[in-house]
Amino acid sequence: MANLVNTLVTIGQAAKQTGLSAKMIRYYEEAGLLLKANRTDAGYRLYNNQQLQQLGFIKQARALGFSIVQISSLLGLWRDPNRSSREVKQLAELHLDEIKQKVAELQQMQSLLQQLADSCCGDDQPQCAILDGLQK
Amino acid sequence: MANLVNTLVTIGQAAKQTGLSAKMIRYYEEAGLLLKANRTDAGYRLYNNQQLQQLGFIKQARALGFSIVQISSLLGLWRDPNRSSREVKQLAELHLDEIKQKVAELQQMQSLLQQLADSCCGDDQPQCAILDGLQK
DNA sequence: GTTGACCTTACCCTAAGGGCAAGCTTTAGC
DNA sequence: GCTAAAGCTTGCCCTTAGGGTAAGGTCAAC
Repeated sequence: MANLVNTLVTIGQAAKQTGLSAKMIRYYEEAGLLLKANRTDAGYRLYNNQQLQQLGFIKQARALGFSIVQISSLLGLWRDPNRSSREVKQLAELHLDEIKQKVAELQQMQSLLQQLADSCCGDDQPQCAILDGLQK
Repeated sequence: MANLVNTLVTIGQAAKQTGLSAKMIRYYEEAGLLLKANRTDAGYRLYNNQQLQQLGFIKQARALGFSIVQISSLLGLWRDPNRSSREVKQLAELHLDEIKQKVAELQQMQSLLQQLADSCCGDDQPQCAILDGLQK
């Protein structure tokens, strides 16, 4: 028999199960990614399986570098049965371009800095090609 | 004849000459990278050639991705006649490692996201490999 | 003398949470 | 039943490197 009971867990359990922190989960709620969680009489947040799944989705999307705003859009499409995969792919490719640009910027920095470092003796003398390079 | 006059410029001129913004220059002063600038009687900041050179140094270092704290150390070494280029090179290589790690992280993201995007049809159908991939 | 450009400080805003404090609730042990 | 520990709540301040704006003082040109 499948487990038909929709188990409810507190935020600490949800954090453990998703690998997020409780703080992140509250933050995502406040940021509007999740609907307001149901509460116990004492005010404790409770999460069901579906909500845990959404948290997992958010975690994966964050791991791919999507911003909270972008994830909000992704979740909207995720929940929308009338979505087209074209819309999703567009979002993904926009983000992909952002990533590629950041990589290019960092590689440019890396290249310049490596050049400077390579031309610095790294000895006891004060003369330093890195400082000279920064001074130009 | 060399120009022996130590020309003084206001923050707007300094910004124009260095390519920084006035806001950045004030921020660097407040962050302790620069000594407090001299002021006119009216309270306007004044910069001499040496200070403009320091601002240029900061700009170059920022362009290479050094943080304000790191630049503070670099400036300390720059001003220290007893420095060893070894110290400078150490700082540079630490930063280089940070950059390399960020590049690696971004490339990992890029690779995963590219895979997902490639496997998404991007058509009118709701079925979407990207969303499926995020759901796991 | 007045207008426009320039300068000042001060305050709020960004992204994505981390850390801490004060206080309530639940659970476990005795 | 009592108590201590662990878990939960909200609220506040902190992070980076400045951007934006407001209210007000200053300087130069006309």
